[in-house]
Parts: sequence; structure tokens; C-alpha cells
Amino acid sequence: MGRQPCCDKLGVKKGPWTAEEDNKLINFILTSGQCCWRAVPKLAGLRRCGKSCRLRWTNYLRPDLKRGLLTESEEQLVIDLHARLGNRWSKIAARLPGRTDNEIKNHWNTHIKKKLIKRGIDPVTHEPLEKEPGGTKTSSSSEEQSSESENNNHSPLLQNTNATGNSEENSSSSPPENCSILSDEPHKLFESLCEDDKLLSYLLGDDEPPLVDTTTWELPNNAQNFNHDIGNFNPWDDCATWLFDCQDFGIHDFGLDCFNEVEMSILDTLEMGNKQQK
DNA sequence: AAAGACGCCAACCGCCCCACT
DNA sequence: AAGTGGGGCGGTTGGCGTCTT
Repeated sequence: MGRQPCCDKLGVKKGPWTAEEDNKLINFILTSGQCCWRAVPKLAGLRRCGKSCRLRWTNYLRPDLKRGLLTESEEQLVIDLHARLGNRWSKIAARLPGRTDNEIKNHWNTHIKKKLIKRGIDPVTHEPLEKEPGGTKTSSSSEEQSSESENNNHSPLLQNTNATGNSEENSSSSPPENCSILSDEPHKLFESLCEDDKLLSYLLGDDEPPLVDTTTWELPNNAQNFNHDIGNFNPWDDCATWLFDCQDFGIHDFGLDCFNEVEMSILDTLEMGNKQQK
């Protein structure tokens, strides 16, 4: 018995993606949308595992991705969400527009962990390092921690925000006494949180999701190759237009079917570009 | 200038969840 | 209710670039 491997292991390429592979994948997604990832490699003419295609798309090629380091407010938000959710990176990423779970996870492991330790905060429990709770374990699983923090609501931000981002009746922004994160430098940290008004409003649930600033997008190298490959056509500009549309409705409610409207014009231009190249 | 140490991040792996039959 | 398959998630790793000695 046993499950079939997600892809035929023989002849499946691994390792870094080439610009050509990226182009093929982008082209295919724009043409067909996100359907069955298992079938994507075959249909797109890629010798890759479907999983690998999905990861490449979601973590790198998606046009709505922000690139570059997390901002101060994003970082603080990650810390707060981690205090509540534990290592559920996808859930955390869902609250940070344009960021992927992988990106946040990497950033957590390489930057935030160290910062918290430097501040004397245990990155696992979010409790002060020196304050060893007597007779209790120093770390807990994310599951336990999650349910625990759901009850305790350590973060003032999260006190106001339930799982769906709706505001609850408790709208006071005064930090609770047992809030370990803010107890360190309460004013400084809370101010840094408040710097990003839109983000804060969104989290407090009384505002629209913050708009993605597409003017600050940095294109991946291969995306630039992609542009170069197909001439003057700039798919990222069109994707930006698409994203502005998405933002009107909420990007998560916006399936890739929406490509159907935009994609025709994109593909027309794409084909023209390819012809020019030939 | 060279070599080793370190840091970062893209990508992979394996498990889990959920929808479908 | 149980089995199966696909997608998603979190942990881990490998390779590359940068820093230090």
C-alpha cells in the first residue's frame, strides 16, 4: 500500500530554480491559474515536483510579495503574534500582507530570536529569561502555548483582536500587568507598534487590511530577466493593477480565477513579446 | 590574501489535515 | 467509517556570501 510519491522521483530536478524555469512557471500560472499543483510540472513543461512549483510560486514568484527585510512594526507584530500563536508561521504570515511563512520563519530564526534574547526575553515562552517560573517547564509546545496565550492574551494588541481580526469589546490599549513583551520597554515598544497606523488599525479590527505599497516592490533578479526575456512588457506593473483590484475585495477572498480577466491582456502582450524576441 | 567561521535564506522533507469517494 | 490523494505547514538543511582571524 502506501501513498504514491507526490511526484515521480526519477528525472525530477532539485535545487535552485533557473530563470527559464521561473518563466515557465509564471507563464503557466498566468495562463491557467493555480489548479492542481501535481499536474503543474507536466503541463508547464517543468521537470520539477508539484510541491516544489507551489513553494517557488508562493515564496518567490507571487507578484504580491514584499521583498526585503521586515520593518520594525512588522517585526513587532510577528513577536506579538508568535506570543499568541507559537510557531504557526502561516497564520502569522496571513496577518502580514506580502510576507510568506517561510520568510517570517527565517527572519524569526535569524534575527528576532537573537533580539529577544538580547532583551532578556525567552523567544519560546516570551517570558523574561531570568525569571524562572518555579517548578514549571521553561518551554512549552506551540500547541500548549497557543491555547495558553489564547486564554491569557498577553499582548495588548492581541487582546483586541480575535482570530478573524475583528475587534472585541475590550478596546483599551493599556498593557496588562503580565505582558512580558511590553514590560521590558513598554512605551518604546508600544510606540513602535503605533508607528504603522494602518497596520495597527487593521489589527485592532476597525480598518481595512493595509494596502500593499506596490511602488516599493523590488523585483527578484529572475523577474527582471523575465522582463528582459520578453521585451518591454512589464508583467509586474499589470500584476500591481491586479493587486489593487484584489485589495478592494480582500486578497484572500480573491482566487486566482481573477487572472482570467487580467491574464488575457497580459498574455497577449506576453505573446507579442515572445514574437518580438524571435 | 587565504582560510575558516558564521549568517542568511531558498528549497527540500516528512508529516498532518481535510476533502472526496 | 475508512481509505486515498492533494495541498499546506513547520522543521531542517545545503549552499552561497560575508566577516573575522
